[in-house]
Amino acid sequence: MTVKTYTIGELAQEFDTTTRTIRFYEDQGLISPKREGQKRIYSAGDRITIKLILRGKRLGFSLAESKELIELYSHGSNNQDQYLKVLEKVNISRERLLQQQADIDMMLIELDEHEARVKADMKSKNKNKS
Amino acid sequence: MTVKTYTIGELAQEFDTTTRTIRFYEDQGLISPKREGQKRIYSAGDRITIKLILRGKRLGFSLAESKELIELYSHGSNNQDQYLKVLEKVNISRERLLQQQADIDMMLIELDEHEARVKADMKSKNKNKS
DNA sequence: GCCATAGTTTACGTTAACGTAAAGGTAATG
DNA sequence: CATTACCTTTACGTTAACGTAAACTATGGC
Repeated sequence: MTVKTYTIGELAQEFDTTTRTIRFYEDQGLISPKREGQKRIYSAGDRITIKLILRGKRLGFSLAESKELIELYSHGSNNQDQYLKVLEKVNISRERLLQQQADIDMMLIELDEHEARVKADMKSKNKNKS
Repeated sequence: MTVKTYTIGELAQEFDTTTRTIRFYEDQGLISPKREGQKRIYSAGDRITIKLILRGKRLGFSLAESKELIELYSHGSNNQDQYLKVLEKVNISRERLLQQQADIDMMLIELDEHEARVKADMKSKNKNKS
């Protein structure tokens, strides 16, 4: 069975982005699609990489940061030294994400509070209309 | 009792940012500190606003987005029309945050998985050293 | 009186992450 | 066979969010 591949247009549509953006990620060394003549052919792996990049983007990760993470996942650590560095990077990423979780939790609470305030306000105004 | 105030340097230190950044936020209309002669004097409210901006920044919010949220909180809705818009904005923000929560959850799982993989790898290598 | 420290304004510089336009190749379709 | 739909490369443009430098003011300590 031949492996599933994608054109740049398909991926741009699927992820609601532009072909320019996808080519830019290639420029920055994040993906390296095969070629079929001139045309870029994206593998399932390329597709996943793009997905990771865009997810990182939603969390405010720069391309450089996403690249680091992706490379972290693809390169197994060879020696003890590399191994420790990998674990350290994992921990740094984790702490950042935990901080973001805390930030989100607070923002969600504040949104709820504000919504309740505004709704209560509206009710008391409607009373005075009688 | 006189109300607690802050200098720009104090706030920059507290939030681990620069005075340039704080002045920039003023430029963009996010804060409007009082003046004492030439010097900017920040109130407790100004300080909170800066805190909100920086929290938003950690989550990838642009200054314009943080500004919208902050204004959302400070302007109570006057009429029915405004009221509905406020609720809509609250919902949009909430959904974004929920998406980010989901993204973070997945990334944390992947980090754990990778860490486990790398650790297992290291163990099997150490076995072969005997 | 001088120096260090912290504040001020003005203004040009920088980086990331694409947008946009121009000019062209290729393949299916009416 | 001409049009339409995608693809390509090249290259200049744009925006956000500050950085950095220069030149000046105010203040407390020695």
